[in-house]
Amino acid sequence: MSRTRKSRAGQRILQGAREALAFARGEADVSKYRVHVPAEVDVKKVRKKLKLSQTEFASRFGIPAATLRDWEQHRRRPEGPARVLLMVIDKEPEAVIRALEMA
Amino acid sequence: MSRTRKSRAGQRILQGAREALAFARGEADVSKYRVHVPAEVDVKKVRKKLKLSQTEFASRFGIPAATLRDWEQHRRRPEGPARVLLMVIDKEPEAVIRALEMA
DNA sequence: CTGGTTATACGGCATTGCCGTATAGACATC
DNA sequence: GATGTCTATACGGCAATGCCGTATAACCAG
Repeated sequence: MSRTRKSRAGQRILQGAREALAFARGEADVSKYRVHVPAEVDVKKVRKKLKLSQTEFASRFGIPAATLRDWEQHRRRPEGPARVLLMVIDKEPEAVIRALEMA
Repeated sequence: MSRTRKSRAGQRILQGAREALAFARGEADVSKYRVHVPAEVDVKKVRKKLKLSQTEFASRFGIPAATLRDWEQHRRRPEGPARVLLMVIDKEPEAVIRALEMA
């Protein structure tokens, strides 16, 4: 963030900072440009919304069935990047399919 | 797939199978409905294509900076779901941002 | 009752996700 | 030159996940 636009610095939106002191300077701000990754995602809900079985859902979105299972059974929780993916699948499933069918 | 379209049963497309023998039957087939998740993804390339610093990239797409670092430094490899996300970011970055800014 | 499909429940292990921090270039400014 | 800022590389470290398998339950159809 120095080369890219950014502007409006004076907004104590802190966040992103995490890494180090950054916010110790009062600047706060930093990275994360208004991105919100929920701590939890109702995977089963996302899947059912698309009316797909676990196997189908997994296949269509390139997620291993075993992993999907663990998520839905609350045996494991999708980590950061996985949660982001689930958000995208929830909002724009075709975008994901498009990105994958090219390859 | 019994509730969902699919029909044409006689098409060794069965799919989902993977789990067990399924292909031990000669059916081969294989699940994945035409989805291709590359085993490797050039994360740095995806990021640079968008001209973002690691911190910015991470922030914009809801990925922890530390995780992004590990990927680019080849210290860790993005797992399945993460690779899918990277594919989407590569092909349709705005879709990801859109999905996250709603929240 | 038998078969097919979907989903839940675990055992298990290698590997990752994510946090921190230290160090090294590049630049710009004083 | 010295200094401050931004960006990126390099690790130590641990809890927890990802993903594989398989066994079992619950349905529904023939």
